Amino acid sequence: METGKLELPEYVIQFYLDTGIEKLYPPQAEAVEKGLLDNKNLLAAIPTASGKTLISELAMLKSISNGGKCLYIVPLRALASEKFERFKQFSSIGVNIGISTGDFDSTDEWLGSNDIIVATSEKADSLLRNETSWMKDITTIVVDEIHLLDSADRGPTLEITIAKLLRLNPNSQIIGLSATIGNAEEIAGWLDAELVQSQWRPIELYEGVFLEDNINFKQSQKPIKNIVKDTAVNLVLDTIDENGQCLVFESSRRNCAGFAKKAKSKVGKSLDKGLLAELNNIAEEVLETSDTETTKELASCIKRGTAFHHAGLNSAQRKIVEDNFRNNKIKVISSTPTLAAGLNLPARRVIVRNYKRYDPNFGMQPIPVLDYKQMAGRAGRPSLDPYGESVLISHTYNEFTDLLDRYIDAEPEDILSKLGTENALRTHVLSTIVNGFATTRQGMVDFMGSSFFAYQQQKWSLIDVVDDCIEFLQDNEMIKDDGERLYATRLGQVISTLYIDPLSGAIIIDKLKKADKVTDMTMLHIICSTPDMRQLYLRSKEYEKINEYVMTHSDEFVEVPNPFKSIEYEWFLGEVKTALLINEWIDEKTLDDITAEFGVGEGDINALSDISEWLMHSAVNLANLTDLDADKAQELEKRIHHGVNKDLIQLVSISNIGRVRARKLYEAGIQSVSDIKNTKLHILSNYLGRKTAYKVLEQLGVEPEDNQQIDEEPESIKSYSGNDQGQKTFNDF
DNA sequence: GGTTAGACCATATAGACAGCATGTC
DNA sequence: CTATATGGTCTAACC
Repeated sequence: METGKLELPEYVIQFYLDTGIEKLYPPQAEAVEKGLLDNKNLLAAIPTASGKTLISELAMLKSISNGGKCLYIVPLRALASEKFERFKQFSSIGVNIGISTGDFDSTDEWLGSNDIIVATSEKADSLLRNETSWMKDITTIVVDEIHLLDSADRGPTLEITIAKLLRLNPNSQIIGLSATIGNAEEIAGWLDAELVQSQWRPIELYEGVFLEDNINFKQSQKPIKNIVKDTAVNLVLDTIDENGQCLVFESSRRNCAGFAKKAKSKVGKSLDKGLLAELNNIAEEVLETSDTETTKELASCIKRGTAFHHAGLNSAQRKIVEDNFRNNKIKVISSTPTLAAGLNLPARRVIVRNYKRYDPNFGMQPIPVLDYKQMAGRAGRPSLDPYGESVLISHTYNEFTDLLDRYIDAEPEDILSKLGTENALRTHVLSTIVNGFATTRQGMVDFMGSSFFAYQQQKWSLIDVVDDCIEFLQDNEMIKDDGERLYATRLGQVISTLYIDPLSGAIIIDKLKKADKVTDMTMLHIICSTPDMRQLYLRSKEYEKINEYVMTHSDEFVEVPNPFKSIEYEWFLGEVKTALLINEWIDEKTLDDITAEFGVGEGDINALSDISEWLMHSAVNLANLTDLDADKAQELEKRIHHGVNKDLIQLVSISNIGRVRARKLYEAGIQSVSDIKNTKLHILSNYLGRKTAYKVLEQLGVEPEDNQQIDEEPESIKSYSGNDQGQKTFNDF
């Protein structure tokens, strides 16, 4: 099917012709034939890189040409940025794009002036909870990676958000984009959508299993030189020999770093001097991102052309690794599943070095077929590689045949809704009442009846769970029943818009009421004991230390469970460990020290401080609402945001002054905003550097009364503009 | 005497969304 | 209630 013949406005057609798209890929053509441009709902369950984004683009641009507005829902912030960048190219044909994620936002209402809004599923849910007016003007909804309905964590939010959007915009077109899955018909049925299902890829993918010096593909064998003991290293060297790059998937962070280190010397030897020199520069760049042990390891790997990638890295490091893999300088990335989903980072060869993953309940378990296919699908860069290869590694003949059966010849699993538990449903039952999607128990049952869960499984099994949720919300005075209808209390409304689990809200209020002496640790532990907090794993060695802390600080905890109830107590110690980490963060311990002491990465510290700040903010609101003392929480919210002690709160409120600079100034006796105003530029420069000092004084409205000339014109302070892309980077040094 | 391969044992286990109001070294 | 790859430490065999 030719682009020129599509039923689209001339300027849209011209846009695609100009970017070299003259013909549609077969799945795209099928989508058009099935009514993509006639406002028909559609589910495309097709492989990675087979042109899913374009399918959604055609529908969105068609819709916009008729005066419509589109919402594009993604599962990851990184993916939101990626799509936002892509869609921004439509500005040349007069289409405006907005992005909305938790860390990157403009005001909700302003967002509505755009034609396409890219948002994460939670953010879309949050926009609905805030009753953002333009949400009812949506004409096309795109749900990317809709197979995430299967996720116990986030699937329920996705299906409720879809259900609400469809309720609000009954005539809108919905387009689901999915990986290939077992029950695509079923999801299409739920969405009342036409189904496009295909295995077609623009670049051939060969899936093989390695055994005894050969990759065994369906049709052929490929011998691999046996150079070192680790077969994955041999596979990597072979790929580099053929001028390709490798993505190696591992099951743990330690293994990621381990493999990159193992492979680096041989890989380095096969690279030419020019490249090695460039890699040296990249390694230097990495060393500037921080000075943790992990950073040094990463830099030493990159020097030799390998790298590792996982969520323990900070975002600057991740970006360096991703960018330099894309530009073909780094030859190998060994990664956890971070890189399997979403992000566009293909490689000639994918090696699944580890197909088992640890589950605390079931021991080592083989990963789902769907996960494997997602990894394998990363192989082959369209128009750059002649083909893509994925390789599983087996050690025995039995394992070999098992892997063929289990993965190569297997169909991906069915997607199963996880909405049917109280934990999943609680928050959505509340928000549904708050926003008036349901005002009675029966209305709630009806609304939940439009979920994927109800479509797929027994509708009645949801009723009990809904009742449990309603009971919980009533007991905690988040909703009330006046005999005729259910309505939300002020508390319920606040909890819904804060976007915390009602259980978290209940825990915070309950513990705040019970606490008589509220210290930093009391507050920190309260938020760490909510289900919205991500707990740290307690290592065996740490048991004693944390236990000791609890014993000596027992009066700072609202309740300490009985140490003889070991499971409950160990869980409690995990909460305390998490609280201790945050405590060190706000005690200005260096990132280096915290990573070493707690065995976490910088990425984890960032994530934890982020969540804590959000929950502490929620605690402030909840305390105010229930006439409890919010001062401590208020102070801690600020401290967590900047990672500082109390005495620095004032200094750190100034732009360009963070925890490190503020401490330097404070030690030098410059301890408040007025102190800074009274400090001469050349003195301030000793602590902040000349450029920053200038910016700071300028910001405070002080004319730098210094006769020395500034070397260069100071940059104007960057301000956020709606089309600016950025990530929150307060720790990306 | 120094080196190295194999045996044994302890150990740790993926990722990431949300509020609010604008960012660090 | 469920497992296993990894890496450090030790030992024995080797040059």
